[in-house]
Amino acid sequence: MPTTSCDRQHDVYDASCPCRQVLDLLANKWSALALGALEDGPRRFGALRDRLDGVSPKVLTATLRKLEDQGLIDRTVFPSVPLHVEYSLTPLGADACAPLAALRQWVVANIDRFPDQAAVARAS
Amino acid sequence: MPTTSCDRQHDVYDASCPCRQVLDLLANKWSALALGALEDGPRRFGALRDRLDGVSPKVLTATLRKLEDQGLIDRTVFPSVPLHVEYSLTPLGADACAPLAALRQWVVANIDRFPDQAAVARAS
DNA sequence: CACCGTAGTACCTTTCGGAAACTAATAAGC
DNA sequence: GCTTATTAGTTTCCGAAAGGTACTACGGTG
Repeated sequence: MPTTSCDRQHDVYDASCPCRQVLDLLANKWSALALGALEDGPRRFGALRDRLDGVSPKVLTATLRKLEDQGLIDRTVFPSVPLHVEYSLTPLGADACAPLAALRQWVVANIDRFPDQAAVARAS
Repeated sequence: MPTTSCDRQHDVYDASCPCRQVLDLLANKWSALALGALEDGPRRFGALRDRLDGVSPKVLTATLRKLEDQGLIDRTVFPSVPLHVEYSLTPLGADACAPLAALRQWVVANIDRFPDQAAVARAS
């Protein structure tokens, strides 16, 4: 467990600053996609699994748990039958969506400027 | 190797879209920090290692190679003595800095709204 | 020739991540 | 009453990737 005690002002470049942990959480493919998937309203586990094409249930669970622990999303259980669990953004999570959406949109808008991904993979 | 052939329009939510690989590269702690560290001019390997507090040389090398492969940074070797290697942003990399800087800055600006990191770690 | 600085690599351990199977709770159908 | 279906995961297994520490390569300097 790393120490998380940065005095002075906050700085993501300081390994011991809590900012670093938060950046590590948000600067992550699945976190960025999951938060984006919740932007227009709560969604259930299965809906998120479908939307986040390619994610395994194990990783999705882990991602959602981390986001919940950090106060970015809420997890609400409806004890109906069958069981029903809804994930939704907290105010903090909703605010975090802005920079993440910007990143996702930048990627889509600029994808044609990147080299062919198959060629990059071969070169390794 | 995943297939990287998404026809139709581009979408980061599609696992087979090249967007997904690019998002995976950019939505990464070390990539976000490394590109930010190059924002105000070229830097050498050692300078980056110092700036990216906590990064090991191996991980830094891997991160820089991936960014280079994707055309986000340039690697210039100066055959001076001792050897001198300079990393700098390409135009594409410079453009990518904007959303990444926004994300880093959002984290710093909102860090006080997050739960205490030590408490989160204990709860696991 | 030992030593320095720079930019990495080699080796090894640990963790992550993916696929598939399995669980729990309950209800509907036969 | 037994089987099947649904939802939301968990468990297990295993290969891939991340990560840390120590070492190497290179050429000059003292």
